[in-house]
Amino acid sequence: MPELPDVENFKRYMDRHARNRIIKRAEVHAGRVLRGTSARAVKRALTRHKISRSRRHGKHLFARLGRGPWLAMHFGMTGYFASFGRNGDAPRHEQLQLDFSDGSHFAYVDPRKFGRLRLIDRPDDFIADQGLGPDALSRQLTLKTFRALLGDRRGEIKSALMDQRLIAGIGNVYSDEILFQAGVHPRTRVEHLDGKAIGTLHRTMRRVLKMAIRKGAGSDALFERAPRSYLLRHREAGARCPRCKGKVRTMKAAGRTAYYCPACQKKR
DNA sequence: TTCCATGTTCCGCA
DNA sequence: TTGCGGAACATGGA
Repeated sequence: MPELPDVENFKRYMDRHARNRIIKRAEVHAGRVLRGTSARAVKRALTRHKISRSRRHGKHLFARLGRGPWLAMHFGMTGYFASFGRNGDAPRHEQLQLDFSDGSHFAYVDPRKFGRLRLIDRPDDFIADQGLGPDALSRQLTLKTFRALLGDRRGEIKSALMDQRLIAGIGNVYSDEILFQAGVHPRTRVEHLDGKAIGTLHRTMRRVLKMAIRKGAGSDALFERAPRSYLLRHREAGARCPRCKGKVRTMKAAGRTAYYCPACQKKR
């Protein structure tokens, strides 16, 4: 689930439930999601500190701990946050839990453990080290930059949109949605896209991601609240295309299952 | 029981 | 060098 819109809403959730509150105690359950740091170091960095700032880049979320290091979080395929009160039970598959003095708790949960937690000095350095491209919703990703990025790229457009080194934040679901809304076939070669199509893709990318944030990406609410005209409400075998009522098809692209409408999305 | 899944990374091949 | 398919990772749900 966690692509850019989901992570943006996780950020807002964290800001609301955990930011600016002193962490009385921190528990690290599974070391498997830790990278380049120990459970002890994470506990020490969190305990008696508070999350002072937060920032998102693509699918990564960063939480600054007081004036110290940042906790860099990635949610893999199944990660999310959960906040619960004094009498609440910790969710299954909780990997990290923060306890606050009012008895409330905040947890990073990830059943499949593909998520990652690490301590870093500066998000900008981390982003550079990981080779991440500009955030898909950032100001820097102007049409001009978008065109330049795609300009020296070959291969299928769906792969390009999902390549975090090119643009950070888009995964399988939203690449499908963007291509559907833009009327572009997922197998279209990037080098075959004309200027007009690239402009449409850029505009559509921003619109789709913003809509998803607004409609509650990251929670089950999105499925009901997203417009019916969106493909993400019709991601199932044999579904009807919301635009032409033809059949939605699937195929393998970039190693994943792509949903698309062969009638509305023409290859060029 | 078997297959599939919203992500990333690594390996081998072209 | 770049692109691409497949496998691996861990777990739950259909």
